[in-house]
Amino acid sequence: MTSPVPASAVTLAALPLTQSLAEQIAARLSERILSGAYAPGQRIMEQGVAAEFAVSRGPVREALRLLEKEGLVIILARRGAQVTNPTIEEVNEIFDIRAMLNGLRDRMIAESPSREALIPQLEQEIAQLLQFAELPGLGDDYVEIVIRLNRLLTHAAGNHRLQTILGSLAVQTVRYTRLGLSTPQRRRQSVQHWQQLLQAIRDGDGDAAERIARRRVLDSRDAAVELLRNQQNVSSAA
Amino acid sequence: MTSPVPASAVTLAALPLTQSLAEQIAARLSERILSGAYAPGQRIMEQGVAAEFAVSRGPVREALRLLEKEGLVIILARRGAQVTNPTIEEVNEIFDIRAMLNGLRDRMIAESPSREALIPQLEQEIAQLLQFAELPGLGDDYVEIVIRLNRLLTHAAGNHRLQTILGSLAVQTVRYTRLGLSTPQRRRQSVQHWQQLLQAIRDGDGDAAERIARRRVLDSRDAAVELLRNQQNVSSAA
DNA sequence: CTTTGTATGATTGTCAACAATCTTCTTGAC
DNA sequence: GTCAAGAAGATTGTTGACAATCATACAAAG
Repeated sequence: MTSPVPASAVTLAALPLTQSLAEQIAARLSERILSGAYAPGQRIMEQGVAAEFAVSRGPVREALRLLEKEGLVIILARRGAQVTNPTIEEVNEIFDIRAMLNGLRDRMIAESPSREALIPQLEQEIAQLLQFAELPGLGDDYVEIVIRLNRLLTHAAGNHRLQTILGSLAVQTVRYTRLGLSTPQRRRQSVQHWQQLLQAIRDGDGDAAERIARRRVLDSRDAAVELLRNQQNVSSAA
Repeated sequence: MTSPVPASAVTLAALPLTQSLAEQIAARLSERILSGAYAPGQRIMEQGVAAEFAVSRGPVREALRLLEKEGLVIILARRGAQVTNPTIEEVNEIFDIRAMLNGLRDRMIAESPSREALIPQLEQEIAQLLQFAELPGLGDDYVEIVIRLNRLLTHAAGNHRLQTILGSLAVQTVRYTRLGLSTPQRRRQSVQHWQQLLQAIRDGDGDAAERIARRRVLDSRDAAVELLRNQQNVSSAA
């Protein structure tokens, strides 16, 4: 086996023990999966992770269960964990769900009596969106603002279960969201949606907020899926 | 082996020939929670469960994680697991999410080209609904049919992630669904919704299917919450 | 009587070893 | 050369013991 980075790589004991070992390990593995250090489809073996973090397999098992709950890995009976590698169809499915639940979220906000307090923050973030949208490049800065905006809204909606589910789905699709916002043209379209949403919230128009939210997510999905298909065609033709 | 399944396609191929101990224990505990043998809020201690099933604490811990994923227990750091005891607000939140996702599901079915094959089964189940709706009593038989209907539709929608989420939410709310369908009057209303949905599916009218699904779930929610509030008032007045 | 500190038991968190199962490699037949 | 057993190694599943932390009871001080 390749053992280029053995046990000495990471010491968890120095970190604050407010979290259990399992949670700390889950956080570290989560970073690696989201950053692409662990590729989609790659197997994650308990022994290896345990050796690297200098812990036993117990906490690692539990960490992998936590990641499974987040949708970052799948665990197959007696075959261990591997990084989730969704098909285009599954990506489509997840975006469909996100579209509906974002619609619910934004409707709740638009119909909330306490929405006024939120509007200044939204205006500020959306102003930043405008600023970053036109920059050339892949728009990682833009996506960061979008993520912040979504967190702000998901938190403001006040539905705790919705927050959990949307957080999990967002983590699973952040890679594709980034892909779907990788051109200035798409970012311009995205900014428009956010501006429309802001207006709907100002007006207290729940129907409009829901409609715009769904459109926003589904457009993001369509853009991402189109690019995904192109990527696949290129790689399969090579 | 007569069916050579390529390793790359294992995303959902795992058919557990033998359930792990954790899964068996989770199933048993799940029964007890849903039947009320374990009351909401009750603590579940690893040692006790392990002793009862004559296994070690490892599989029990994992079983509790599985139940947490289903929303049947919550696990607090260093304080163990306890049966979920949602507030009325949380019940409301879960029903809101169910309403949206049932809307998505029923829209997908109504817009599916293969919906024709489903219609005879729906007709049969809904005929049974009609039969059971008018019976006096709390309508447990009626709820059984509703659960079967929902499973049928959720499966037919073909969105695997949606199936997982809706299954979990259904488990968490079955108690309240039952409460909301405990009067013949409400069951008559419910049957009407199902008949309208059937017609929308026949017509291939996705908009109508979504609208009806949301109405159905939200009516169920309102009925359940009203009864819940009455129960609380009674018990707090005593 | 309330509050604070401490001891004690209960409970979860972690570990290392063993068992069961799967994967891979070899071997052999056709 | 292809395919099918079978053996060897790798990996997950399970166990019991130990460590760390939490909850409770009780005593002492104000």
